[in-house]
Amino acid sequence: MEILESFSGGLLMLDSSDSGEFSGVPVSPHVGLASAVDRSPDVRSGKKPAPAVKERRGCYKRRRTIDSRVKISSTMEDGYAWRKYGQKEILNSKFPRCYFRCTHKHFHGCKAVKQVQKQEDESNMFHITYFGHHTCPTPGTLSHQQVVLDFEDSKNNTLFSNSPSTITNIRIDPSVKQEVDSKAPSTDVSDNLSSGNDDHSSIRWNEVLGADLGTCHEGASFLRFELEDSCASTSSHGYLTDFINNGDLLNDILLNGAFS
DNA sequence: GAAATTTGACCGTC
DNA sequence: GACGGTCAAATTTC
Repeated sequence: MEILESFSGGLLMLDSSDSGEFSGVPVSPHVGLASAVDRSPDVRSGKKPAPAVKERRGCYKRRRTIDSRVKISSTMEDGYAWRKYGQKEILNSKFPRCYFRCTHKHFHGCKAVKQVQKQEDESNMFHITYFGHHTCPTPGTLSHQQVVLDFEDSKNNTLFSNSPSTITNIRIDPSVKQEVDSKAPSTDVSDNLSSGNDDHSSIRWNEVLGADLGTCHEGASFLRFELEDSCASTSSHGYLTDFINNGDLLNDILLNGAFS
């Protein structure tokens, strides 16, 4: 029974430490884990006791390249809020490697992590490796517009496909929607657009400033766009996901600079 | 004063 | 023991 209790206690502690928390209190008081109690913070005073031996701090396991996604980009920006937690000189590399984790790690338990290293060549490109997935609610800051497009034909994953698909649904977070012009002229695309509150109003973006392609956490592709409101002289950006099947729409954005 | 960054130390893997 | 990844105190920025 003691052995079983010891095992279950240990598993419980491993489980809690995996989620970033460690109570330091063994399940059973008689399983001989007094050292764990000794190292736990003094709850009453709020101060850590001076460790007799150097305190173990966390997990330092090397990351596996499996389950990682690599992206080469001219910018470190990707729409998410990252917090730098380390920088390291890497052997045989001119530039240091920077370590980032999601800013919302503590709020939403988001485990997304990325490593950024400048390319050795003169291209000024960054080699970005992503680990884990974002579990925080929204990419980027909450004030930015988020647009998600769903397409009927989502089977064919050919970029710039000649076979147009139809936008069947567009969801825009009403709280961050920047501009919806219900009087804007309708087009083939906008005919099939509807806003988040189902008023079927079309969306007009005055000017698309720029766009770049990437991959979101579930393997689907996304288009990052920047918008400028010529009336208000403000700009914002957002994402179009699952657009990859819709070559006509993408061409519209990239070639004409705008769409309704 | 809170949040973000820097940087030396610590720790696990090879 | 070297190396890469992480921690956390000190420092900087807003």
